[in-house]
Amino acid sequence: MNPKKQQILSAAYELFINKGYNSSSIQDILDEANVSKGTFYNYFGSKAECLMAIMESIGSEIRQQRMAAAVGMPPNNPDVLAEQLYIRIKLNLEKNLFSLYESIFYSQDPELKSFSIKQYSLEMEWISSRIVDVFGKEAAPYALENAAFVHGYVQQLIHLWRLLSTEEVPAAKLSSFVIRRLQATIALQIAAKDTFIGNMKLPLTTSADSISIEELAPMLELYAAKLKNQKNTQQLVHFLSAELAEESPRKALVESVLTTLANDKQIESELSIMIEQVWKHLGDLT
Amino acid sequence: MNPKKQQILSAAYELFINKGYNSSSIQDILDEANVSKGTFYNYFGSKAECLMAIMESIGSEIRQQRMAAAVGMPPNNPDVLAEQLYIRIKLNLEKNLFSLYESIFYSQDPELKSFSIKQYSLEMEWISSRIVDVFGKEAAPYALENAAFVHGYVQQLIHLWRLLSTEEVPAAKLSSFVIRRLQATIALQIAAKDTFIGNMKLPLTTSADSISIEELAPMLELYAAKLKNQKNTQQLVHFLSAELAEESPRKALVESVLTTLANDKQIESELSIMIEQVWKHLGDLT
DNA sequence: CTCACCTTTATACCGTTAGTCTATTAACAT
DNA sequence: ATGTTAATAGACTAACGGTATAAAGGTGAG
Repeated sequence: MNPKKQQILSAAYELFINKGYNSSSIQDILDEANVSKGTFYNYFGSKAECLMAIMESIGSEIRQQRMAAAVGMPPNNPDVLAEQLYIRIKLNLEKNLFSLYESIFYSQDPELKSFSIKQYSLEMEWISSRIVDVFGKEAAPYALENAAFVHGYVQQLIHLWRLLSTEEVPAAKLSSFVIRRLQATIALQIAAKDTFIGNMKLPLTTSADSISIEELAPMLELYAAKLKNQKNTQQLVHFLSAELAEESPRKALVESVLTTLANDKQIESELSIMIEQVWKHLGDLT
Repeated sequence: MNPKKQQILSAAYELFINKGYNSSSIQDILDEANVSKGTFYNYFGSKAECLMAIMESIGSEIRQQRMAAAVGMPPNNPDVLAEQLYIRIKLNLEKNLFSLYESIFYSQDPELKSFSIKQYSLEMEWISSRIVDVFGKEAAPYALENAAFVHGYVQQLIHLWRLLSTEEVPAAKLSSFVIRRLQATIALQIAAKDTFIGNMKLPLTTSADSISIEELAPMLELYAAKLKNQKNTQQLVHFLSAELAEESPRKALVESVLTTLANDKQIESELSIMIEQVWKHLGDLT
């Protein structure tokens, strides 16, 4: 990544999480980054675009850490889900992201709005699929609304905690509490067959989930070709692409490479999404 | 209320719920209300103050309707709670309030921030006390976190529904669903003695709850004196104040007056809070 | 070295914003 | 009728996001 761009991003990041998005002016960013207005608009079409770039990078950080937490663990282990939930809570708290999320959530800017809808849908989708992993197929009709349950409960409890106490939010305790409540309530809900959302699906479900291994290989290859300054990552992605293109990719090798990639903090959003996709297909390999 | 002020308020209200708070400029309000800038700043110190006045009036509308729904019903009836929850959902949906709430929730303006914290705390406190009404004393240690559960779940399900469907959110179905889930989960939680918040209390609990009947009577009298253009309301409030100042206020009469007041849509925030306080003490009378 | 090309800088500018200030008008008591 | 006070209109300011442009700086090819 271009150093000037990086400079702008980290200055903006610092300002956004400290002063909030709306209260940080572009001039503030320029002063903080020691960069002129022309440079800023050379890299970002607008202030909103700059915010989205920051959100993307945080999203990929969360994806990476969540994959790293799941490596080598059975997918139906609720403690892994709690750990993965904890990762988002921890990052949100550390980086003060709540104000950022809300700035864009109810923004009038249509670009920001659709961006936030996409981010939100991805998270709901992710929690849903993990709920099915943990609680089995019979939980599927209730997965989406329980994803909303988890997400909303976490959010509210953090907010409540901050009103009640000056101490730091106990993220680990919070995450395991909510997962315990989820376990309790979802069992009852399945038994009672009580549902609000019913069998409706999020719009992106069908499209995003249907990326096959056959499609992933060339996408990865294309991405690898663009990597210039990260030789190590390039080698790994290139190998992964080639291996997935084979008749029967070797599971152990793919998993090993994925593990390494999942622990790489430099990885950008686009790649981390593809890695996650490969990860989901790991069970199909031998 | 001054007609110009009312004119500004309803214009601002219309704009805020249609275009959102941040996207509605003061100039828009002035044009819509056919009023000049000087007039606006004569009545409101800032745009934020105008928003808060609107939120106050909505808050009192909700309080009024909730009281009206509870009149003559046993407080431990979960259907009443569902109905009261439905009232907020319905009003929020009708008046498109979500964007308003969120504009102020994560606002940088310290005045707006503390205002929203107060509003939020009041709602949590209210749900908590209703949970104790319905589920009994043994639910008390879990009431606050389950208020967060209810609030967060409703919010998320509305958001999710809107992503999934173009149809209107089925508010009544949503409210009864969430109350059913609450019933299921809170029983298990009490049995498991599993808590996150513990016995922490909201800061305002002690102060707001401790207003006694002895204190309420003169407060009401003071308010009645200020009422000029609403003779009927003035008579009722005046009588209420006098009755509460008696040795043993007559329950049936107090309840009757409260019922009438609860169904009056003109009542302002300050009074509706006091009426709610009296309502809470109704059980102590004979 | 020169030239062409791209990035970066600095700054002037635009329309719009929230909020201030002042001159004028309207209301009303004396 | 007159003096005082509150309500009103609208010009004005500073800051905002974003655009435009001209000058300065750096780099690689010929």
